[in-house]
Amino acid sequence: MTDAPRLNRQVCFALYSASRAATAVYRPVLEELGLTYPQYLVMLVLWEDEPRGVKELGDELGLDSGTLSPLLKRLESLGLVERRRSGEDERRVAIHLTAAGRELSSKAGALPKRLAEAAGLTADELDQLHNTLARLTAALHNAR
Amino acid sequence: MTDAPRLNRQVCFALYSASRAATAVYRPVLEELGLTYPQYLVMLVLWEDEPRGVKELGDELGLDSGTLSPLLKRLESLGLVERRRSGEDERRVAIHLTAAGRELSSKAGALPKRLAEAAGLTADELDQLHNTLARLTAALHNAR
DNA sequence: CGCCTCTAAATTGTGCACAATTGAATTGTG
DNA sequence: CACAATTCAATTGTGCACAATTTAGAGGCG
Repeated sequence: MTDAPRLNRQVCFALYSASRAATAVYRPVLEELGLTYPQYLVMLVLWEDEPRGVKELGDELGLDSGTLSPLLKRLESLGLVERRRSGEDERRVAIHLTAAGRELSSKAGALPKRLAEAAGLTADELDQLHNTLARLTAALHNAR
Repeated sequence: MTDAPRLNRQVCFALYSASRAATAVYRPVLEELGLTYPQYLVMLVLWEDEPRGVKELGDELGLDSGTLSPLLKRLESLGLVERRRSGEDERRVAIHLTAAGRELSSKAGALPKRLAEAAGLTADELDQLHNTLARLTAALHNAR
């Protein structure tokens, strides 16, 4: 097969596999909360600070309105957020947490610990991995 | 927000972001070949050895028939593979490369190099990242 | 003011991921 | 051999990603 690139050498595939494996570990726990992983990410951002506009959320997560608009409607129909048209700027839609949305944060606290346990890596290794991934992501974004 | 988990601490989010950033670097190059990233992965497996059953492909990539069946039909309609019902076992569908599918491998050779350049990491760091990710993925699969 | 440009969010359309189910072929077991 | 259990692939349905377009509002400028 001459010099065809090999699957098991590709860092890109390693990232793709690891990412899916990690969200698969989260999935059953998130299912109890009634959330998908991307919905959980949006809630994480809102738990840090709210209200936020759709664009702000998109900047934090690297997602666009094509992904977020329907996702936010689902969160709203779950009763976790409210979407309010901004008074000052009628283009903006501010995403507010409801009481239920705020409460969910305590139930979600156990998640990162869960992943760390399943990861089979030392705390140092996890830290280094996180650091490398952050640098990698930044470099890849610059390279576009 | 008390002790709510913070987005920028989460290894899972770092994996999710890095994975999307990496496939985004591949995307414009793959577009020239007429492939999506998952389609490229399937071709990588077939370039190593063919024909392969749907289940074999799924084992290599961690995907099920719900993802692969329609994907393989698209590859077939692109003229890159052929799906043939196996004679010995009528349940199996063997995926064969066409001449065009085999030829595409040479055009795809530049891809991994492209990512390595965009990554902004040393060869050592890339190697270590790959190693860590492989161990992580394996551990996460065992933890399920 | 009128017009142009820019921006925010939503919509449309394609293609994964993944759970759950279905249908057909094969295998194991009594 | 009969038949239950298993296996393989396809299908159905939901929910992301992401490109491209649309709609509406804000802001700048002559």
